[in-house]
Amino acid sequence: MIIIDYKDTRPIYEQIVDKFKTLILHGALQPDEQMPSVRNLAMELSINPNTIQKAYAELERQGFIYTVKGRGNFVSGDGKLVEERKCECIQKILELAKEVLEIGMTKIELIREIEQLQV
Amino acid sequence: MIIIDYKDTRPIYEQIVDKFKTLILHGALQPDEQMPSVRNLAMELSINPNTIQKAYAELERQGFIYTVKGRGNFVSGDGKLVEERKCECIQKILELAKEVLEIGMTKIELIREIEQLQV
DNA sequence: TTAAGTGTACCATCACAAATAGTACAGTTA
DNA sequence: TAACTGTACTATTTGTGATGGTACACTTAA
Repeated sequence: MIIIDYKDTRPIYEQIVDKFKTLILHGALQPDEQMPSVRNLAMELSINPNTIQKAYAELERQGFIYTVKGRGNFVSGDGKLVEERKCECIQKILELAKEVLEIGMTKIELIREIEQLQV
Repeated sequence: MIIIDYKDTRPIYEQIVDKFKTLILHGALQPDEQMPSVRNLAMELSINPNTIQKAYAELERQGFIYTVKGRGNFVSGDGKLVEERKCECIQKILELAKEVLEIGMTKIELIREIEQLQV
């Protein structure tokens, strides 16, 4: 389910955060579904429980999961998440679009690229 | 010309690399124009020459500048640079676009955002 | 030829963050 | 009670960014 890429220069905990964010946003993990326990996931990935703990703390801070002491971590049911993620993405897209237009691409060309995108 | 942002979490040498890439791609630095010397720029920015050296080495690796021993570093005259950078940007844009479409945005909405972009 | 300016190549050191290792404690559930 | 959860803490290792300093080779201009 989660795969760590050791060639990736980003920290492991950050990769884990991103992976879960994607799974949650895509609905692969349903609201109130239980997350793997810190110890289990650490065993499965052969990394230290503290690294998972750090990833889960970050996911909770960002509102993707909530914690019940003694029971586990669960996926947040908050529908705002998708909307917020959309905003993030669009902002990044517009930044990159701005750059690419500044160095000579036309809006027409850029839009054509997006139109051809298969989803 | 170059400003270091100490609030930025990225390494200093990386900020310098990016700044010069932008200047070169936008034509603010012309092909074969001489770059500031390692020692001069280090003095100007009040940082260590080795940090500038690292930034210049990276710029050379990416083909943005070339080095003449004993004379200095110069902006590469290779016209492919802009084209390559465009490809990089578009690839990132398409990745983000894919994600945002997967979580419920429509192509129409996305394209409208780009159309409204002021450049 | 010499002096001053270039880039390059080291090495040692410090600072910081990521990650590991281990322990202990508190809450929940069967 | 036993076995599972999360949490908190400390110590340690590792890697990278950055600094400080030295030395060397090349180019240019006086």
